[in-house]
Amino acid sequence: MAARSARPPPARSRTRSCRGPASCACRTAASSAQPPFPLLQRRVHPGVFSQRTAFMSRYSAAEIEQKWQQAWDKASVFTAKRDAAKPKYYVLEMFPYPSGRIHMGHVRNYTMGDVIARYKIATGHSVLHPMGWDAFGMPAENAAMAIGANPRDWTYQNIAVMRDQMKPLGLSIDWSREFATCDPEYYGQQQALFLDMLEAGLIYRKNAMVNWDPVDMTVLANEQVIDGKGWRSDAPVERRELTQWFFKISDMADELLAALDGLDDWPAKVKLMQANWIGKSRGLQFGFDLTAPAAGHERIEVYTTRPDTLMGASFVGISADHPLSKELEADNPELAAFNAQVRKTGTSEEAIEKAEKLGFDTGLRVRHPLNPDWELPVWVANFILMDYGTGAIFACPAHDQRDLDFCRKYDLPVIDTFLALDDPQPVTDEAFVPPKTEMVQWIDHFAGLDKATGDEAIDATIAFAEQAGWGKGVTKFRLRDWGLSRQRFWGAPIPVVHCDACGVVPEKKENLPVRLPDDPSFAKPGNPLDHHPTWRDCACPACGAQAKRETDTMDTFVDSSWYFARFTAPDADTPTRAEDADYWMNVDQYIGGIEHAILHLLYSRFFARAMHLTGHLPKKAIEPFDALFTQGMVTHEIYVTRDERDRPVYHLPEDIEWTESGAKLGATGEPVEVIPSAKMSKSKKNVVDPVNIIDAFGADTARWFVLSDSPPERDVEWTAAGAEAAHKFLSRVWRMARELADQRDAGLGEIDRTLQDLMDDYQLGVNPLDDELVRATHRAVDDVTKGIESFGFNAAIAKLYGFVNTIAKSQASARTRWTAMRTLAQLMSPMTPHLSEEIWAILGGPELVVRETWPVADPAMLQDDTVTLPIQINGKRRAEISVPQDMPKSEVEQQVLAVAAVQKALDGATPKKVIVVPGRIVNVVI
RNA sequence: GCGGGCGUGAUGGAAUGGUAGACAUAUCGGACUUAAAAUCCGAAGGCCUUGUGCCGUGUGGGUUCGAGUCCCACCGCCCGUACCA
Repeated sequence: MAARSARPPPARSRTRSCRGPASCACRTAASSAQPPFPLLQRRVHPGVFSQRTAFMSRYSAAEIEQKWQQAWDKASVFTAKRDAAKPKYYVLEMFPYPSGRIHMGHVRNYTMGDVIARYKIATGHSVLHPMGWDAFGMPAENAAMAIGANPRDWTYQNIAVMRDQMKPLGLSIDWSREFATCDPEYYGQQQALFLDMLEAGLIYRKNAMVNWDPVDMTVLANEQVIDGKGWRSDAPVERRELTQWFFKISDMADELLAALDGLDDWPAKVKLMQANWIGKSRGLQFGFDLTAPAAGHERIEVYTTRPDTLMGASFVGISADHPLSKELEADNPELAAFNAQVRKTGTSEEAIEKAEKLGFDTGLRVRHPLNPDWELPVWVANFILMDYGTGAIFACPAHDQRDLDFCRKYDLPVIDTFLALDDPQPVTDEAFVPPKTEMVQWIDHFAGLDKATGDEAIDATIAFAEQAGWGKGVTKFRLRDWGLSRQRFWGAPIPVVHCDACGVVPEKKENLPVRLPDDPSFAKPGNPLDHHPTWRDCACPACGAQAKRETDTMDTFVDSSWYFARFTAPDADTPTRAEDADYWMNVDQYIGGIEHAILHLLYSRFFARAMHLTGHLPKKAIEPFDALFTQGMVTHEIYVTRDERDRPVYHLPEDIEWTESGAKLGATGEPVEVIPSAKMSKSKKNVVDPVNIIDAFGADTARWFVLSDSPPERDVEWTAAGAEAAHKFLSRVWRMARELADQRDAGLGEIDRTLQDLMDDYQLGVNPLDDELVRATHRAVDDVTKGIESFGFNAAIAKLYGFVNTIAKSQASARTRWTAMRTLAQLMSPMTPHLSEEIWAILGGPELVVRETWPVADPAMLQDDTVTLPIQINGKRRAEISVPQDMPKSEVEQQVLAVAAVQKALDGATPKKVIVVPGRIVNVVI
């Protein structure tokens, strides 16, 4: 779901660059005489972090991480089990597309989920944290065409590589539940869902437009249409009509809209985007009578959301694909040519809306419904979609910018219907489009309005039209039915059969899965299922006669619309198993990219409802994701040089060298232009391979870094310096633990009580130096807990930096420092689980830290006795005052007024107002 | 085009409407060292008239005792736009 490149993984470079000072050893001695430190032996250039750092710190991530991953495996700590005694928690990250290699975006996404999962384990939950592969899709077919790979082999090889790359991250995933959507066991159950939904009336067939490449004779995806041309053939695409399968998602439009209100833990922006996408509108449907019948049509039905502007109608516009337009083409070669031109725009809304607005006057005339003497022209226009409303509109140029531009271009009349109250100017070049809540002055309104808002006018107009009998108030949705047919090979076959006698017949469930053939040929363009010699041939499930299989496969959005449900029982021989779905659903926390805000999430919401209707999910699961978090991307700056024709040539970060005069190409010394950060992409080569980072620094460093610098919902910029800093910090923590343990070995003695006991029984006032650290420990527990629970990972990490500095400087007793350090190990364990286990073990912690109960802060330890209040005079900070935490407002006010700076500012006068915000601030208004 | 979001020091960023710049990076200074690295300690938004001074959160307005935060407009960038995943 996340990645998209179809290219095979690039060969990894073995050279790395150094961004450190020019004196760094890696610059002067490429082949050092010193034997490299074992950790760095593999491929890492020493400049990434100094050999000596590693030597002196002795923090060996490679050793530590492997050791603890084996310990977790042995103890099966991440195997999800139904446990009636514990509350369950289902955390899910959007599963990846197996593009070939993991990237930093994956690391960030899965690390966030892992922090939540590990925290929930520590707080006593039975956690389900699964992983799978969104494995169908076009890249595998593109690879098949480009390099002759078999899509299935290509995909499973990629999965194997990516799984191997992911495991060293130490994620708390229950790998026993792993599946790929291209597994016949998975798509077979998806075919069963299809049959149930077909029977329930949730699926039907109708005609719809596709992008057709007339040279390659194949259907193109929108992204394969570049500037209106096919990406391989370069031929102008045509819109072509095909019979396709559809989910009736529009039947649920109102319900999907209303239910957004209940999604309290979803980002407001996502709910708003979905609401706008569903696009509920109330409007008027009515007809314009043609002055004379044409091509069997007597009137044109239009739908408008602004019926109140009917007196401003300038023309009636119809889509090029409107039945009337199509029928007129036969006798009107000019119109046919115009329509053919319109159909050369791709099917994407973006392409249609951005295209220059074009029109064609059909010569037909219609009568205005309010005045039979008023005739309006009928135009065909390229911006009117047959899919929305009735495929016909009336244009009101005075109050719609697009209509105005069109009318100015074709010299059509512009008639004002209302004017602004404060500036009643007629429209010239800019349409007057006030919010529908704004009061405006109406001009000669047929329903008798004078001053009214747009909303009031719309209501009045619909009532007027209904009473007069020429129109009807209608609620429409922008949301269209979900077309699931794809004319492609690498997808789940749609399990129906076409029989000459019986028509379209569903396959029998016992014949599922309808498997893809193992031997597709991509020699010819188009769908290999169409020209496979035998695959299509089958017996009709109804009459047994010779019949043909459907060759369309399912949209890959179908695969990703129910995988979360399948994870609850991946081995079930039905799509779901009731007791597992009941226990594990819903997903408590879903994490993924904002790019899925609309389609994937809306389709999943629809699917959950459809699965409930067909008996595959409980009622409570119709909103499958209780909480949603959308994380930002991982970016990196871009390095570019120019070729002899001034075209950009991109370079990998590891090929860049830094000198005082700027960035240079390591191999040639050619100066490199540095472009600000953008999303990591292979085409721009601004990618850092997580595998290299893990090899150099360890998984904990990579995890710590992607969580630390930026708030998780925002983009994070990967920098070599940041990664080094993260590693330095983890080394420091490791060293501190080691030193503390050495003190114990020197005679401090074992600490056998649990951490919580130590924290609970501490009495303040025993030793001021201990007090300070004990308070800091409780504050760290509180800060980090709140940080994790609110997805403030970067803030939690900042607090941990502060806590480590406090421990390092503390003069408290060894025993209190010991407690602080063990608490630190726990608090860091969701982010850096391997290092935390190691520290826990060094400091004599029992069992595994992953099995420890999360520490709880004592509220009493979080209170400070006195607080420093800043004093503002007229909103500007002028002084401060230190007062007891619980001092009453009135007393604070008295003390503030006595402060010299305040006295001076007042100069004998009485303040107008004194605002005391307890524990926060005081503002004196003069 | 339309819908949604984001914009804070040199850099990543912090800040329930309440001391803008926490924490980190880079930089500079000090300790340690024959030296360097590492490590440890410290400085640091800008400006000037060095004052419990002025300015400062993309730009311009507004609400408020008080705005990075809320509202409006504009600029720039990012995501989506129904067959990329």
